[in-house]
Amino acid sequence: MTLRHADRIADALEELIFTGQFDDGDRLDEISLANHFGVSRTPIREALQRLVASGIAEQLPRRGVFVRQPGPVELMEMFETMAEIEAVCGRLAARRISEDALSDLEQSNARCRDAVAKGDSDAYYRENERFHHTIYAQSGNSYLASQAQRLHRRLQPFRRLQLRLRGRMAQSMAEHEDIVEALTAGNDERAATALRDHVGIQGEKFRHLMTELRTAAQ
Amino acid sequence: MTLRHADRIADALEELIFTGQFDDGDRLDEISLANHFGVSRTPIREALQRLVASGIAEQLPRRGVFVRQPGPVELMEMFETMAEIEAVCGRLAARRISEDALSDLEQSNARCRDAVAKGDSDAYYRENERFHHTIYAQSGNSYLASQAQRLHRRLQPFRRLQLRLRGRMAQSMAEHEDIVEALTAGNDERAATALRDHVGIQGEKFRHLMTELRTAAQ
DNA sequence: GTCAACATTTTTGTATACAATATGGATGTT
DNA sequence: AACATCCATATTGTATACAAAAATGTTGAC
Repeated sequence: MTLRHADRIADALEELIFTGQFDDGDRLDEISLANHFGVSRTPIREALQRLVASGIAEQLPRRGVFVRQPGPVELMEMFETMAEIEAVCGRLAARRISEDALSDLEQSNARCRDAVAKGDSDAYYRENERFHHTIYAQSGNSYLASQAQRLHRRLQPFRRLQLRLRGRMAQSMAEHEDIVEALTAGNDERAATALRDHVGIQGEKFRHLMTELRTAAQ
Repeated sequence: MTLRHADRIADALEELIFTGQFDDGDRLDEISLANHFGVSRTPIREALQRLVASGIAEQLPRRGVFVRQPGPVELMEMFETMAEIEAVCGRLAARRISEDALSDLEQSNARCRDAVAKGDSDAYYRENERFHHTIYAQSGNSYLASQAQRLHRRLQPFRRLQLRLRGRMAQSMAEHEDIVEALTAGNDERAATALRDHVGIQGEKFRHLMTELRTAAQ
């Protein structure tokens, strides 16, 4: 039970930024934040450093720290990168995955299917996380897995959004089954392609949502 | 001209750790470092935070910050990840690379050839950096490129080591030419494979060096 | 001699004080 | 009125002071 204020505050700020409480370019004022969290500037500054290190905010020397929400272009780049990294995980996992992990994946998929039937997008989301996390781990490369996890987490809020699109859950479901088939067969190229496409489609759907939002705003 | 002590110190510490001035598990004592750099603990702490964020050091709450040199296993994982990420960059670059960048690559290779002839490993190293950096950039995905650059930088000291192996520069040279050919032909799978193997061999050579060192030590 | 409980000392984490720099506005000039 | 200059203010960056927790050393019992 670590009672470090800096860590707690960093998590809280990250959450606030991810949930859109701050816009791109907003300055993260140390004094207001210190008052808000009831601490001094010191732990606030440490928390801000962490945000800067993880790319969520930007620091201009002697000017302050500003939130840096990714724009459409960077988001698409991040989705593309995620697709390629997942493909890599899949390629490696196809050759290294354990029997236990394979049945874990099948179990996750079964639970996903239930969630689709019930229209329970939260449950679907939870099992989906588990599914992907298992594949990362089964790449047999814990460094790669940690990087994948990191980007996955960064894209989490956006990934989640596109799941709300009509029919997307069922489609995603089918893609998952393709992936498991390829992994079971030990077909590395097919696993890579299936995962790349799966995440690539997520990016496409997300882009669609964004352009829709933009035209709606006009 | 940023005069932030914290930034300068973080860079200095990173350099010290990369050049092996600290062993794995060494505690980075705030007070000694403060005396060493002639500043107070505050900028030291900020610098340490940055090291922790980039994975060079580890923080145990209320215990301190400890340097974390990657062991053999993690190093091989990082090389494998680098190989796969470079492969991805190559695959994307094969479809997106500009004529200008292609001639840049050829020029880098020509300079590399000169360096090999002269046995100038520093010059070779410099042009090699340029070569890979160009490919990252030509992936057309600046997020991916920045991640590739980041890992490349992390592996830099180890990459450099294996270049000293007999005949390695000439071999690496030939691999570079394969890569340029594939990119010129726009053959994405071949470019990916060539880059994956190129970096994969670096990992192999490095592993060889390590086991040699270990047996020599016994 | 070993081990446990307590006191002392270090060290981390946080608060506050101070220094240095950037920002915004008032003032004066053209 | 537009613009430059200078000053007051606000904010960041650093130093120091204090609080809390861990590491260490000492003492005493068995």
